[in-house]
Amino acid sequence: MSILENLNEQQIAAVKQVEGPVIVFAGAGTGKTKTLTSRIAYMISEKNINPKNILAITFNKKATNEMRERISNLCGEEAKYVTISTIHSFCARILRQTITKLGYEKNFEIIDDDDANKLINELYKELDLSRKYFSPKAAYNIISAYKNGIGELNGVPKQIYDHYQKSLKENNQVDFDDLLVLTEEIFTSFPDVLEHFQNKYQYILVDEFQDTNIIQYSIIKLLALKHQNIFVVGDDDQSIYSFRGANVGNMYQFSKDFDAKLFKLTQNYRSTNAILKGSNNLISHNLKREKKELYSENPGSLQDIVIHDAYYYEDEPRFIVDEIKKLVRNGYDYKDIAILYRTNVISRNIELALIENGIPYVIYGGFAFLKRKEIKDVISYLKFIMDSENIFHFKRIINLPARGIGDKTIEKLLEGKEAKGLTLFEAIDELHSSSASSKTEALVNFKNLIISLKEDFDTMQLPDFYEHMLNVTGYLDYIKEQALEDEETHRIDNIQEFKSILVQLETRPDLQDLTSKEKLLVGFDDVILDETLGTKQDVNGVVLSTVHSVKGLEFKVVFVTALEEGIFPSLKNDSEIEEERRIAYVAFTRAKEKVYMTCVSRRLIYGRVVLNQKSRFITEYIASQDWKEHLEEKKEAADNTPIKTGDKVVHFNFGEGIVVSENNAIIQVLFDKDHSLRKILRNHPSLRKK
DNA sequence: TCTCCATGAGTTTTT
DNA sequence: CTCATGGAGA
Repeated sequence: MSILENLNEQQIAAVKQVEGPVIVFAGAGTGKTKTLTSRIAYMISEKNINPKNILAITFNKKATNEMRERISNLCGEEAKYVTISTIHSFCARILRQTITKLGYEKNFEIIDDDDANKLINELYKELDLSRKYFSPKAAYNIISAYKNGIGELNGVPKQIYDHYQKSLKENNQVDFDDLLVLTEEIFTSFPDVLEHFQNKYQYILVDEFQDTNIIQYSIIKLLALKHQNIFVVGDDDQSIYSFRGANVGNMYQFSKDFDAKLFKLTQNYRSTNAILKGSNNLISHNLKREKKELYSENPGSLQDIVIHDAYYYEDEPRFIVDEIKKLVRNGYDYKDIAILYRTNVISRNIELALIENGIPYVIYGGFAFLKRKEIKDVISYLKFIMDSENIFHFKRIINLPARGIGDKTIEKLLEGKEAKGLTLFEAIDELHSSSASSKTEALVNFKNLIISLKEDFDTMQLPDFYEHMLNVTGYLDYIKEQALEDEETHRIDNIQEFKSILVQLETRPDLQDLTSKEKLLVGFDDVILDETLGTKQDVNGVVLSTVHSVKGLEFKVVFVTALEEGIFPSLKNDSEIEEERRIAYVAFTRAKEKVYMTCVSRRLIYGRVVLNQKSRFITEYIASQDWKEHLEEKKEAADNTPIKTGDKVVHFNFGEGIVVSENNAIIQVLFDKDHSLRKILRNHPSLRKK
């Protein structure tokens, strides 16, 4: 029974409950994913359940990859027959088989939210709508929320929605939200289809259940209805995605919808008790939660919780850099350390300080590979070559590189095409013969270029064709030129990186018998729904990240920065403060050994220095008495040391201020009252530490 | 059609 | 401060 060997009693109980509905409330670091993967392995190895009947839903692609690896470590080969997927990928797969029932074509295209926004922008122009009350982006957000089961559609968003859906359907496109909406529609409108999938996926497991939204839960519920073998794991204290519809309520609703057995995992294997105690203190301020106190067998020490409450914004990065240097001297790797923040703007000063001090770092999250302009461009080229009636991609690439064809020319071309019912290429010829100009000439040249590329596409292997295409379209030269101007050579790297995706597609064993076109169509589904692509792994650097992006990860040392009212928590009403507190909870519980909290009372943000109060989360974290004593002790000890940069001081004449630099006996002090910067002797009698 | 300035807005993010 | 957007003018 090696599968159960390394599990505790709570975990084993959850693993063994294979039949029927089960919900597990699993606190941070309690082995949630371990329990889930062990359970799948147990089902296959011990209960002889066919892996093809098992469906595991994960939060994102990264979790998918990790889960598959962990299951195959436990039970080998069989792991690859388990369906492990994000809900979106899963729905995409269902729709590839069934979407014709809803009047879309089988080879529908999935568009991302940039493309969706672009389309809505065009609709605004077409409908001559004002952007004042609803910007196109705001309208898209409302539409997206609506599709995910939140809010109503009225007025402008409703009007846009109708046109938007019509346009998508006409172009045989679906957006990310449609993947869910249409799948639910299939399941509710076609009971026989639903039953087919219910029988296929008799055992369903959902990870990170606290971050599912209404429609996702609805789809999962429909699937599980017949066999009732549904296992969901989550932590209501770690629900941090409500801004995009995640509904913690699903966790409470689940027990009502299903007659579920409830398990709790509370033994934490990640952090020391010192860290957990503060985290428990903090999260206990949330009223809406399932109560659970995490504990650990590793006591840890209060010395491993450090609060750095500084006066001036420059002090925060300086402190962090100093501490990192100390940590590394004491044997920590850079990659053991994470610097977390509530919003991305906070990272800038810290990043600069790291660069200045030669500390290697990796920024998490950031801009997804596939959202990068150059990647979207080459995808559009490929898609347009495969389908030259696709106006959407035509518009994207026609003037990249500049061919002197602008909006007006395209408008005229498309008008002619519509009026006479021509294909795009026929319309180009028609326009050229009726009113020849340099622009129509360029259009004809472009048409001929694409026609010849279509022939090459059928005869060449994907990676070779890709190179060829980049050359003859002039796109590579265009990017190289841009890279030279803006010193953004990574664009060239990205384009090369995309080639490796094509190499993978070309060599994937399950796709060997397909044509290039079929390979690409399969590939695009995988690729477009996978944000992990193009990210470099295994760099030994300090991790810089928002709290959201480190969900599920752990680090030996964690710096939680900018813990200031207005930033973390960002200004919120009472109900939203609970989510902010959960975000803080997630941040603190990432740490295994050491937690640093930093805040400053004068922060530079958007080029302006603002006054910030210390975050309530610090106060809540250190709520217990021994804590406060520990911190006061530290303060006294610090006061006897000589005045140095970053210290708060009080001057007899000038009042309070902060030391911003030092040079032997002379220090420079920035004074609070009149914002003056003065040079003063370090041991001048009228100066003392605050 | 492109380029240059003024203006304004400014969480969190995956699919 | 920094980025995106829109309008004016070349």
